Amino acid sequence: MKKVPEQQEFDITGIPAIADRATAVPDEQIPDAVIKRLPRYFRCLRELYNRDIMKISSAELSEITGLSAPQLRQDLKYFGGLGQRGYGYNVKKLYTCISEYLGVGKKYTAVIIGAGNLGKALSNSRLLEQRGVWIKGVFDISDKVIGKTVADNTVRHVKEVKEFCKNNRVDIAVLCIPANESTELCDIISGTGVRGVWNFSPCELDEKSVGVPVVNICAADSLMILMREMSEIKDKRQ
Amino acid sequence: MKKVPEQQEFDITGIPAIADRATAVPDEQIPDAVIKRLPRYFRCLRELYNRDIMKISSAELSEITGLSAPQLRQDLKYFGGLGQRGYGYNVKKLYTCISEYLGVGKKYTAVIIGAGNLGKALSNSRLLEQRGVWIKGVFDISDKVIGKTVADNTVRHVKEVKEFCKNNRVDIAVLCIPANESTELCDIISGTGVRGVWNFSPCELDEKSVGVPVVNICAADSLMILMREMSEIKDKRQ
DNA sequence: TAGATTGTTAATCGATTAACAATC
DNA sequence: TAGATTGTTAATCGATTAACAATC
Repeated sequence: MKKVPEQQEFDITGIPAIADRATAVPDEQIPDAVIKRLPRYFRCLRELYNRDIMKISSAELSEITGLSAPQLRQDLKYFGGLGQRGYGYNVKKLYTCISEYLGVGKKYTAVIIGAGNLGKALSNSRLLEQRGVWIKGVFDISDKVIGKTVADNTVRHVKEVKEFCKNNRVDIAVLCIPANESTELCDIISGTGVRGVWNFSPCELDEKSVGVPVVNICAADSLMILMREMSEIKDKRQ
Repeated sequence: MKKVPEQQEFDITGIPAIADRATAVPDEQIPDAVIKRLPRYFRCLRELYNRDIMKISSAELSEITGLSAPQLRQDLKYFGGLGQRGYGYNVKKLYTCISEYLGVGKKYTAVIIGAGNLGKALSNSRLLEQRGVWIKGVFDISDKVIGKTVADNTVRHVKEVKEFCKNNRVDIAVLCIPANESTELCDIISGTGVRGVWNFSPCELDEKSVGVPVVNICAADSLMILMREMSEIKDKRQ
């Protein structure tokens, strides 16, 4: 069984401690389009913060992010008062504000459901850990993987997942299973205390039907969009 | 060395042969927002087609896709004439039309750059193959994996990737490398005939700077958006 | 014919861009 | 003070929704 990591060891997000944080939290409802851009700001600002850059103008940040300067100013005004006319934005304050708003730095627990290529890759990668998410269990339906070890977790049978989520305060279910099993899995985990679904399967799940927030991420769809864009361009080779 | 698969073996997309296809190809420029929804339509229509369902109304398709019926009709009109008033849409025609527009069924070649967790998972999964993409090579920079076999491909040193792309008519570069190496890799592969970049690294690449179409897909960003949505909801457990 | 359902037009809504006054 | 740069307002653009006439 995996040991509970020390709090310190777990904190590799590099976000300044609470005491250093700007207190500004947006009161106004932030539009969806803006929220989708926040992780991008987050990454760029973290980079700047790590390089000890203290201030940045909207023009400079525009250069880095690839977004227009006016758009950027419109977006950042939701975290009001972090810019200063004639000067620019305070990198640290902006970074911590956006981090806080996104919920980075909070601690979450998760189960990976489906120990195929993707489930294994996610379990082994540090991606979740880097965002404060601790993988508490890995589940699958196939005897071929049940009992095997994936990133310090013994793969359990998916029929145990309901009880496991109930007993282990699991926050997030990561779905790495075929599309046709995803809705059933959502039914199974509902009412267990799971508060979010990260769905990698090629099917649309939505908060309305699942009951908790869902984010869908579908590699196959993204590949098709690339193929579409490529077909606009002619192959120059003979 | 991997053998060239037979044409037949390669065709597992299940798309009707050209002869059966609707000829309608949109002449009008399709808006971006619509294109982003096309893979979703594609998946739903394929499901219907495979279940031998011949026609569907916008109301029914709305039910399945989770999109509104008026929106759906607006979207589908770009593939004009596939609906019939009082009847609905011809599933097969619509499916083949959208498939064709997306470029599904075409044959592509790709290299996977970065043989970490994700690169390996993509190499081993059938995802690319199912979309007509044949992985011709896998590359990495680490001696730990170079020479090892990943899904029938011997991992090569990334310094060979430029020549490899030139000599093997590679269409797509799949980037599974750290963010800071991605732009450099794009420089390396430019001018080799690569016509598209599928970027899994947490950095924004765009067609303007890379020179060919790019689609970014960032799991870390998607996770942060889930975390954001979760923090709107209160934890009901005590 | 009557019912069903698309295609299309108009209305609404939201997001982006432009411009400039406020102010550091 | 003068230059720089934000914050804000207005204008534009695009996407979604509503409504209904056209027509199968």
